[in-house]
Amino acid sequence: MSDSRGGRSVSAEDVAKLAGVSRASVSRVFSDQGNVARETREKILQAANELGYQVNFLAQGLNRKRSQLVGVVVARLSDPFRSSLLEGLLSEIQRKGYQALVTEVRDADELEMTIRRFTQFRVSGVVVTSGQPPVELVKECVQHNIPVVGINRHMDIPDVDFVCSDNKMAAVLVAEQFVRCGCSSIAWLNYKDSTWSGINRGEMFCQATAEIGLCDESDLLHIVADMDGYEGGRQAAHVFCAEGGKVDGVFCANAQLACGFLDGMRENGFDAPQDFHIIGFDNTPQTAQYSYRLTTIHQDVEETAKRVLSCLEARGQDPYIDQTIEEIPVKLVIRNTSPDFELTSIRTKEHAR
Amino acid sequence: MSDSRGGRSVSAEDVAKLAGVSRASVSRVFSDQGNVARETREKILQAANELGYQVNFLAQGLNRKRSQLVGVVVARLSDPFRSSLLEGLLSEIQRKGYQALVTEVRDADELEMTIRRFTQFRVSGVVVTSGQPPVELVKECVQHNIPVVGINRHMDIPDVDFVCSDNKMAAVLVAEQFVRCGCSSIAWLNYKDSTWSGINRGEMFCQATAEIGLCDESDLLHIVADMDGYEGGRQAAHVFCAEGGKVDGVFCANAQLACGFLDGMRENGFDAPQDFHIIGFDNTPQTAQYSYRLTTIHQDVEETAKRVLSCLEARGQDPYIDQTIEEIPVKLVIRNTSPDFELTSIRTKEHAR
DNA sequence: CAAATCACTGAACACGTGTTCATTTGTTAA
DNA sequence: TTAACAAATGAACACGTGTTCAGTGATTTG
Repeated sequence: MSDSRGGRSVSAEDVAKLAGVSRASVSRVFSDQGNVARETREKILQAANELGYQVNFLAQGLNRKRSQLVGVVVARLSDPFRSSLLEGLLSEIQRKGYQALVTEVRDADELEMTIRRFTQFRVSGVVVTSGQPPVELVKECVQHNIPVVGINRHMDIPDVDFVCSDNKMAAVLVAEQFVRCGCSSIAWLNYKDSTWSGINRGEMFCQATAEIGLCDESDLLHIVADMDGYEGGRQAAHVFCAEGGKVDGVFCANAQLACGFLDGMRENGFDAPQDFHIIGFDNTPQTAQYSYRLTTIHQDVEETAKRVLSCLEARGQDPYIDQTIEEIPVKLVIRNTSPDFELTSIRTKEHAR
Repeated sequence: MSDSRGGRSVSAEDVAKLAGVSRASVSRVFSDQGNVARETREKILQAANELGYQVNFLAQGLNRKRSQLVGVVVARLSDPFRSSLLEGLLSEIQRKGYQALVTEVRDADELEMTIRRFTQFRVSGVVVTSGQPPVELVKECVQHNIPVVGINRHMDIPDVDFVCSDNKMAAVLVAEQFVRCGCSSIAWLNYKDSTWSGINRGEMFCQATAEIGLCDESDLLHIVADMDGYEGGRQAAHVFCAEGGKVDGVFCANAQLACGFLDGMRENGFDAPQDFHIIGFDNTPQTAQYSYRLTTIHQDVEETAKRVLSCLEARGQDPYIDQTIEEIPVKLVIRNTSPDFELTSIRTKEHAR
């Protein structure tokens, strides 16, 4: 406050001078490097407090060759699940004492540029929530000892860890629910050119329904919306009805498609759970609302974020450990569009034929 | 690729050596400082390309006393408007060549710590999308020549600029719409302990309805939900109906409250626009969906983001310019819950498709 | 032809920190 | 009392960049 140095920021040098010690000791105090007498430590802390000293993270990072930044690549935050995932990541990143460097990315080129910029900041790690990490960039990261973690996809990129919701578990939970409810003609709803996780969820569901004996692989109806989102789902429902399609149970690649499909069916006179069952992916706030009460698969974003950061730190310690692929368990949240089967008074048989 | 230096990153020194020039010239090329012969520039660029050289932003920032980072303070990303605002900010920040340092904040203490950390990274600016920037911290920022911009609030903190949607304009647009539709008993819906912008919107609406002669200040009914969000709005509707309340036109502090209130009213047998009109704030994707078709006030996030960054850069150039308070115009998006008054008797054209 | 201007380049310093290494001080063991 | 030792401290270097300042050679001006 009484500091009349013209806008210049105080450095460890200033603190050392005021406390009457060497700058090295100041550094030792603020980097917890130990071996400094309690008396001098207190002198330093008081001087620092008086001057309002704070460590310059740029200089610190330059010296340590690593900043306390974590790069996060996101896309399409308008999707409520994506933003809740980011929320969880931010929270965990801060809890661990890092700072999040967030970039939104639209195509592969932007992703490449982004990761490159991350390395220029000497980040402690890179989290890719969307899109496929380009292999060559990753090699560059590995060379710089920068761990890379991908979310909701997994693939064979050496030295890159992946954390992914357990899509097989989700598929089994849904298939079992459909069996309990007596559904017999099953459909999978996704949109054209879906994401990796969307496709994977469909494949898993196909497997699960076959394994459980719900329907043959060839029996599983694939409904493909022209686009993602609420409107995509709604239009898919209209097309489906116009073609005279019938289903018992529909599983959707994400929550917005599910809401849209449900509304589209309602416009055509069909509602859940009376006329069919529908289950979505991503337990977004909207699915819980009165007008939907959608049964959904819940992804545990907190746990996902935790695993991501533990992967990051593990590989930060030793860059050459084996690739880890974590599958995060999911939950089936039962609501109105596919209720507990005891309560079900479903008229599926009529519609099935 | 053939670079077998043990993980060490290439520096300008290496490039200089390979190109056969001094390190200063390399720096000149990469900082566009001019005055370097085309021939040597090309030699340097080629050498840099060969080695995969990239500027170390930490060293650069340390030297320039300013990083190309912009700190962004967010809160409650689960609110879809908040996340779309962040999306707009990210996009603009990247377009201008900066990088976003994003922190989520819950209370005033966290906000203080966050801004402090921002200064430690020597950010080029701080954007506060939620909460009130603490006055003393701001002084510290000013001392460091770090511009601070607040969004969707404005107040008398010297040297801090604010960018805010034009709440008065919104209020007038809504009041006029209610007049056109012949509404006479008007209500304002907000939740307890709302944000600054929520309160301000209510005050402006109170003024506007009085000025336009829609209703006296004392006539404007204030409905106060116990909590924010969909569920808050829905419960407010139930309470309202239980108490036998009647309204023509309801204006809501945000979109989620509006959706919840509408659904709550539907549960009680009232629907819009037959029984009453309802207009929300924040043109979130959900409000456009079939089951709502909510007439709302649209905030221009792109324009907001642009203004924020221009404020940032202006004050970055000259820290002592006058405080600017920008009001961003809003639009009234007319949908089904308060349709164009000529069509009111007919069942909306969106519906007819 | 001498002088002056110009474009270009390299050496050296500053930015603020972490860390190593030698030195000093205080303490314990022989 | 001396030797050995642990703890604490300061001087110096490295991190990688931007920038100033002086210097070189080439070109223009008088």
